[in-house]
Order: sequence, then C-alpha cells, then structure tokens
Amino acid sequence: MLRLSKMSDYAAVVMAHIARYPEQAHAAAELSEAVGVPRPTVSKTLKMLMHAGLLQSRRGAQGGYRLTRTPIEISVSEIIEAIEGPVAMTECSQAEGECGLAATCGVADNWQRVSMAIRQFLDSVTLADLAQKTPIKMPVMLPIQSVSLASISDA
Amino acid sequence: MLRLSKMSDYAAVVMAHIARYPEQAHAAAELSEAVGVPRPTVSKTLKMLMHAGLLQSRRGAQGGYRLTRTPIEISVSEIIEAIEGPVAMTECSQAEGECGLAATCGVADNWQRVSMAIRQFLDSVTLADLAQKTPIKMPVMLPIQSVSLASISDA
DNA sequence: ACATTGAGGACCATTCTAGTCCCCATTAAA
DNA sequence: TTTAATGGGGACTAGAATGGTCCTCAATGT
Repeated sequence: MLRLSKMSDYAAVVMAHIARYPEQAHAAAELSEAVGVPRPTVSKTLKMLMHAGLLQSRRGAQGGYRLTRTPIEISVSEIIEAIEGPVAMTECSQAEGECGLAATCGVADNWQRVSMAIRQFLDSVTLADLAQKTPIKMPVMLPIQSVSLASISDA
Repeated sequence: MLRLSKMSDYAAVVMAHIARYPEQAHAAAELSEAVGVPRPTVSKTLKMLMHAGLLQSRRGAQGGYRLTRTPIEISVSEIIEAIEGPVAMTECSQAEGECGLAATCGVADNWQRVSMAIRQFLDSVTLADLAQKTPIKMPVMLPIQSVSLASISDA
C-alpha cells in the first residue's frame, strides 16, 4: 500500500490541469473532458477540493473553479488530505494515544516518525512541481542510518 | 491516505517483537498474546510474512517463526510489501503504462517520482530501526525545491 | 427570463478488509 | 509409537470503504 485512492489521483490531475491555466475559470464539464473522467465523479472531486479551501467556485454561466492560491503555494499533501483526510500511515500515528496496542506494540514512536518524514516530504512537493512538464527532481533522500544522530535531536 | 492497512501494522509490530529475540522461535500463540491481536489474525499475518520470505517456520512442538535475516537486513518496505503488494502511490506509478489517463493526465511522470522517493525512503528504514526502544532519527528531508537540479539528472 | 453551472446529498454496486474456522501435515517429546 | 504442540492451506463471512451515479435546488451571467 501506501496506496492512494483513485479520487486523490483524479484530484491531483485535475488540480494540475487547472494550475496550467490559473487565470481561467474551469467548469466541471471542461475538466471532465480534459481529464477523461466521468462528469459526476469529477464534480465530486471538485467539491471536496473546494471544501478543503483549495479551490473557489462561481456558479452560473461562465462560472467554474479556480485556485485560491498559486500553484507554488499548494502542496501535494494538501491535495491528498482534501480527499482522504489526514495523511498518516497507521492509526496510531494520527490519533492521540488510544491505539489499543500502544502498550504492547513498542513501535508506535518509530512508526510515527516514519510517517512524519513522509508527511514532511509531501509537504515539500507543490502543485507547481506536479503540473510542470519537465519532470521534477527527486529530493535528496539520505538513508536513515547515515544521518548523524545529532542532526535532529529528540530522544 | 497513504494509509497502511491494519494487517501491515500488525506485521510491523509482530516483526519488531520477533526482532527483539531473534534467537528464539516464536509461536503464533505467543505472538498473539504479546501483541494483543487475536490468534487467527496473527497467524494469517505470519503466513504472509513467511511467503514473502521474511520469516521461516518450523512446525511441531517447540516450533514457531524466526527471521530469515537479521533485523538490519530487513527493510520496512519489505514488510509492507509482504502484506500489501508493491508499494506505490497510484495505479500508474506501479503498472507499466496503460493508465488510461496517461495521455491526458500529464502528471504521471512526476507522480511516479514522488512515489519513488517515498519508496526509497522506506527502503532505508530497517526492522532494527523500528524495533529499537530509543526513537529513531528522522532522515534529512530536503525540500524538493532546494535540490540543485543537477544532483539527480534525468529529464 | 433563460441557459449555464455549481451545491448538496441520497443512493447503489462492487470490492476490499478484517477476522473466523476447519482440517491436515509435521515434529518434538513422553 | 503415541500424543500433544504447532504451522499450512484455504474457504468463508460480515461489514466497511470505494467508486460512481443521479436528482433537485440555488446562483449568476446574458
């Protein structure tokens, strides 16, 4: 896993499409066609993105959706969260305590750290990155073992 | 999302438990109790981990499960994959082409790169990291924008 | 007025998930 | 050699999540 639902996938594609023409208002029908996803489904996605505050809408003729911020100011994690709720790998890494297993598992702490790292990474990728034609570059991902223990002190 | 199924969660906890006493054989019943998860469910998890080659089993009295490798040699991504199959964020980032939307989406490439980065990160976290009591340190996660474009050249 | 376009929410079908159970094979120990 | 412990394999089920559809109402530009 680390699977992303299809809806999130659509969301990313739709957002990227809008990001390429940020000035225009994009109607659901237009986006549906551009992206090749049935209208009602795109609509649903758009509504979710709107509720999350990533899009603003205007009804009526010439209406449609626009970004509320510039593509650089929107992170991939925000898009994902708009659709799926808080990004976390496991139950215990999102809810406070009450994991049930917490006492016995002895992994919670480290699990949460892993989750956090991924989360931070996703924060750093922007919609602009996604939308651009030339492939984005991967961030430097140092193997966890090679990190000097002092670099991020907690423990 | 980036949600991990409960099964994967169990798997991680169980593996960590075994990793703390690598010499002994651990019976399903023992693990079930240690971890607080019903026996049949733990069993199922163990079977999956075995099929993936992360555990070896011995039947009969005094039997049970052991690691096939040392905790340092087992990565978190392997554990996850043992349960959920290939780790990938989206359909198109795992299957070759034929995403259907590929033509229109224009995001596939970048999406795959994001997925790859996470994947690599998960590769770098080991079972030993998970199992240790003192919290593991986070790897350095440079914001994607700050990475010099030359550092990983493709495009 | 009227055509366009989104809002809101009900609804359904299918898949996935978690979890259970049963019976057989293997192995150690009594 | 019998017995008890232990995993192997797989079928099965209930419930939830997912993806997707549809309908009616509200807003807004022409």
